[in-house]
Amino acid sequence: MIKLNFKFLNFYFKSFHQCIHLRSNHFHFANSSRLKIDSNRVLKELSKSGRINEARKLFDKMPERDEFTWNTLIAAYAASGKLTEAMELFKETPIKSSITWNSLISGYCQHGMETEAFDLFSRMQVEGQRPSQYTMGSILRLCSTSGLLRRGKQVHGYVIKTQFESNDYVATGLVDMYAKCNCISEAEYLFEMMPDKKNHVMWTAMVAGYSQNGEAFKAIKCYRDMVVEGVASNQFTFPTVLTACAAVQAGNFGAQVHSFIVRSGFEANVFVQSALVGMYAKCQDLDSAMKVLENMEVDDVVSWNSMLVGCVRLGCAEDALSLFRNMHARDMKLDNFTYPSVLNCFASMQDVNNAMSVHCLIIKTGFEASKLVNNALVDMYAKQGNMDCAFQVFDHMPNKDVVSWTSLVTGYARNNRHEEALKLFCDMRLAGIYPDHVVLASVLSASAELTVLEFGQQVHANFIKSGLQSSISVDNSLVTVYAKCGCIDDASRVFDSMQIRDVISWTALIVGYAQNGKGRDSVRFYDQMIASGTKPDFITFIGLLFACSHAGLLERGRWYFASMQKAYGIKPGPEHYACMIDLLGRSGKLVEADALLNQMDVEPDAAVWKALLAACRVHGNLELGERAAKNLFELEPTNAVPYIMLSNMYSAARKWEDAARIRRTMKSRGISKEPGCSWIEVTSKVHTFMSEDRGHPRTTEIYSKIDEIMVSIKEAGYEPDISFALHNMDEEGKELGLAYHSEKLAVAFGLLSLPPGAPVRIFKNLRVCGDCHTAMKYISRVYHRHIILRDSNCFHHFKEGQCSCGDYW
DNA sequence: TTAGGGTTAG
Repeated sequence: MIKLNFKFLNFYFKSFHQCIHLRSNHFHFANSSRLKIDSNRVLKELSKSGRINEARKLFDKMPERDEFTWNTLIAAYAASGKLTEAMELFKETPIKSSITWNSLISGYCQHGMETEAFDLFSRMQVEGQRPSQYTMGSILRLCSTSGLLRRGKQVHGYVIKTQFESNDYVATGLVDMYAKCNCISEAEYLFEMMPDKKNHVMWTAMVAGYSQNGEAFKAIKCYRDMVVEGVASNQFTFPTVLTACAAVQAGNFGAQVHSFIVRSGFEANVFVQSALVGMYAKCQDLDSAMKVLENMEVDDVVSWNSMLVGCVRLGCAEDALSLFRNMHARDMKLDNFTYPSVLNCFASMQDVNNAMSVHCLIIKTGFEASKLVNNALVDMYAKQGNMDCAFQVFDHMPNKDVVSWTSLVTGYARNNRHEEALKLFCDMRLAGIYPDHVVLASVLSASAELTVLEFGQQVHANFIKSGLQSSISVDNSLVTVYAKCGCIDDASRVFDSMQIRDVISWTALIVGYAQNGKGRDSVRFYDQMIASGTKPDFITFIGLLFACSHAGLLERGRWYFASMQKAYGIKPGPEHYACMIDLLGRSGKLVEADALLNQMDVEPDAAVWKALLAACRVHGNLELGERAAKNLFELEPTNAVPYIMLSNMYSAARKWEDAARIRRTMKSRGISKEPGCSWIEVTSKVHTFMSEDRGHPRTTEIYSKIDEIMVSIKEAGYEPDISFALHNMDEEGKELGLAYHSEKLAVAFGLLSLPPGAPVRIFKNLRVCGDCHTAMKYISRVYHRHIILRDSNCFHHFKEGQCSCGDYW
């Protein structure tokens, strides 16, 4: 096709030069208008093939120019984006027809220059030129590509006033404009209003409209209606409907469309072919996609990109890489869609070396400026755990969008740098970037990990104010954040408000209730989940078994544990065994717990041995406890907890020598106990306390409050349990040491600074000590306060002298 | 002059 054009061009060029030659040789040329027609044709061809400078030279040399000559060159300048030149020429044009105006307006529209386009549109009318269907078409196209809904609506009003409504071009432009501005019902209304005999362009615009508005099934139905109506499809229709098929994985229908394409003779069109590759790849039929790709005559980068995306999505990283190498070998012009796919591939493969090489290639080929590519780079480095590189790429980006920020926020969160994730989110807001549901879900998850309730609440408020549509990922994160912050009622409220729920929503709720000491509710919700037809997954069962163990539901736990493999084919992992051993251990069934541990077909991890050790401590089984502790010494050599637990067990059994030996071993191995630390959030500020801490500005008040608390709760029956005091000192000293444990300091501060009746929420890095646990129960009764203490294991809701954990933690 | 189409990350 291209070759033919060139031939055509050469022919006219020749005749043009011949003509000039003839004139310069003083031959009388009988028909000067013939010369003008020929020159106009050459001008047109030059313009069409983008040889604008040559077109200009010809234009300058032309002795006679007519309206067509001027319009053609204006249109050529305008189409190629040289709008200043187009405008200059426009000003010089002796006779300005509707075509002249349209040529210029069309250029401004094509290049998204809203102000200039609309300015000319009104000037044209002031100067007495009536806009034509082409003017309206161009203007509407500008509105649709730039998403100018308000302008579009104004134009719609103008269309009604000027009775252009029944014009096919204009009506199609309106349908397209509304569809592209996400007003699919308006587009649909106009489409339905059109007479029965709709042309194929309008049908295609409607199919595309549905497809682009996430209504793929409606798009497919619309396409079928079009076929039933007997309207022929063309090279524009097929890609549109194939994209809709890809969106909803309608591979069978897509294949039918494919055969229709073959029968209609459009299978050689590159747009159709690339859409076929994309459709098959997204429908997970990589073989068919590959077949189409192999049959293509040209190396079309879009089609190859589609294939690449298909491979990456299906996890065929090796295939994706070889495709990429092949593209490179074929000397194809890689674009800003190619790189993100291949970078994605390196992220999932954790391929650091190739990642660096491709990053170099990106710099060399000038794609460093592409936002799409940079966003993918940030994401890739973050997924590889290389936050420095991720930040560097991000930092150098001139135009960061919400995706760039999200990639980095999520990266920090994924690498357990939650505080930085939250800080970055605040920076993003300060930079004036509006959050969307992806970044909100991510930042809420980070808030949940940090259990920063007030921050989470602010993000929640932000989400409500944003007017964003509800999203399952945001709602799931909200359930998690409230549950993890001890606000199980709020978590439940979010869950109840959800229109659609998935296994993650149910699991978040089940885990939430279990962590908040309401295991029986977890079990109830699990039953509801099954009744609703949602299948549990690996994590659901961790939550469920955790719930059973904390609620002491031995038989149910056994039953669920058996059902996970039998009914749902989920092989128990160490996490599930840990819950089961905890459950058996709590119920005093140490022999059975030990037996279960021995029959595990996966390697027991630290959590499993910790569960066993905790059970041994409660039930005083030294022999099994020693075994559990020894395994823990190997698995977690720097963890002080098993040393302390074992030593305490020896002490409790009055084996002082053994207790001292363990302490000595711990010391000689350089292992020290992680200092206990509690914190409380008061008016958006986190106050942290260590044991016997005197660093807080209100220390004096806090210590007198503790003294007051101790007197009050002792009157109510509290007796300090000095077995939890580890220091080698006299009884009184031990009692005082106990009184100044970090969680007690935090609760004293909470009672001092929070409004009367407000719940006191305390967080502790370690498990709460037994004496503090008892004290908290008394405090909740004497001061009539709801005290929520989250320790490293679970939530303790203290209310009127009772704790939600049932005194087992 | 001439409406409608294929790749799209977190």
